[in-house]
Amino acid sequence: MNLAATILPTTTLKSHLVAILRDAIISGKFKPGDRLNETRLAREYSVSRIPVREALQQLQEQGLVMNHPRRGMFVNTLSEEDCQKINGLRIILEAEALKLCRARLTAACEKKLLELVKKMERWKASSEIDAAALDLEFHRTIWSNSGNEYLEKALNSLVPVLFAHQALEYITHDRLHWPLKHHRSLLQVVQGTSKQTPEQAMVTHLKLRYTNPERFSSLGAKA
Amino acid sequence: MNLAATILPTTTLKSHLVAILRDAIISGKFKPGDRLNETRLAREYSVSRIPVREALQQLQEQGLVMNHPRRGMFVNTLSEEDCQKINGLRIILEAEALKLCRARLTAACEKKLLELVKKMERWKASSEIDAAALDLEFHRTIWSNSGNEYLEKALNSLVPVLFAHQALEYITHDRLHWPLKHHRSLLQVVQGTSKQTPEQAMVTHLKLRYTNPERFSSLGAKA
DNA sequence: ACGGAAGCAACTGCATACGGTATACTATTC
DNA sequence: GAATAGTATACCGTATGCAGTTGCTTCCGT
Repeated sequence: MNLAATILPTTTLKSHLVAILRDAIISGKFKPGDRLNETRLAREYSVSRIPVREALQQLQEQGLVMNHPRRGMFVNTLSEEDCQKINGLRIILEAEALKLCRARLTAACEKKLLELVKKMERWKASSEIDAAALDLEFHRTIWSNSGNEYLEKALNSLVPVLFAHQALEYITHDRLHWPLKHHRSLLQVVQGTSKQTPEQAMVTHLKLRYTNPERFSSLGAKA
Repeated sequence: MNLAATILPTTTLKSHLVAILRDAIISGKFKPGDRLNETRLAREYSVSRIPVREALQQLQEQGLVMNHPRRGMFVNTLSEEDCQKINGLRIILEAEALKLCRARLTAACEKKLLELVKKMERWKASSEIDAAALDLEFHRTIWSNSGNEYLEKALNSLVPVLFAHQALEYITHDRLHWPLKHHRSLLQVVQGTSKQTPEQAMVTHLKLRYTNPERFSSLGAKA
């Protein structure tokens, strides 16, 4: 794949590599623990090591890869506790996003969310990877309609790594199916037609896949 | 300043440059809007452009500098609205940190916070820069004792830029003094002896310097 | 056969070099 | 005199090259 020939001259190779590598990790093409060899990636995309290197460093800031100094970059491996801690934060941040989105809901936003919900409810479990992408898109739509780009950024550097981790899990244990069909309740929160508080809705939502997602948040028992 | 000669061989030039440049920005040595010339910085620290470049990119991820593609890096300039949006997030994240810190408070942590509070209350407004550093250290202590490193990281990539912005403001209008003497109420929240909720305490705390800090959060009027 | 040390291969971190783009300046024309 | 086109310069983005470190393999000693 020759990248240099395809991109527009005004954009940088690095930014394209960030997008490409990011998707590769989230979709499970690179699995947690995998080593990301700079030279090999540079050859693969027909660029030099510098843009690859810088792209990997950007992904490191986003929590998708880890750097062992002078050893190399590895796709981040999350412990059970890491997932819990991320989810603890995710509850309060996504709850905030839900509230803000609800407060400034536009017709266009509601329409898009509804379409995504319907698409998910119709889903015939063919590819878990695409299911993850669809799921993430739904959540991202809410974040970006919160009107607070710093909140959006915080969630974007926190949550995707969870999807990367999970996509793999659902691929290896191919009996399981990605629980797509429970997003309507979040839509109802945004629409203001839900009886649950945004926090409750998020806890419920995360409980579909995690046990005690609120354990490391102030909603948990310890607080 | 020759950096290569001073650092340990096991650490990287980049990581040191991140720390150096970060402090320079927060302390106001580089002012918002300033251009950060890679070549000049490289000469100044007797290194090549690559580690300087990579350090700047890391600071970009942390929100301290902005990149204009093919133009260069500039110290981030925050609009009034940006400050508001950051503070909106900061309220809920720091409130969460306060709750978690309260739930797992150790004697060592309480001791350190108390010392910082006393130090701040004794402060004879000599240097606003050091005042900012002291203020930030107090907050960071709370974050790091929340027990959730992802929360800590989120706050660390969100809040310092506010201090950078403010330090300058207090230097230029040198009549004003950094409001250091109001941190005891936050300590009381951590100790569980406050009548305020953590959210209320944070709003009160931020109101010392900002008008309507809760405007862009779900605590504001719109939500 | 097993443990340890020395040598080797590979890869990252950093330095230098080059090409292209954006901005600034100058000259020319209206 | 002002505005625009052309030129020049400086700086970023990227390529290539080198050196130090890390981890592994192999060989020797026990």
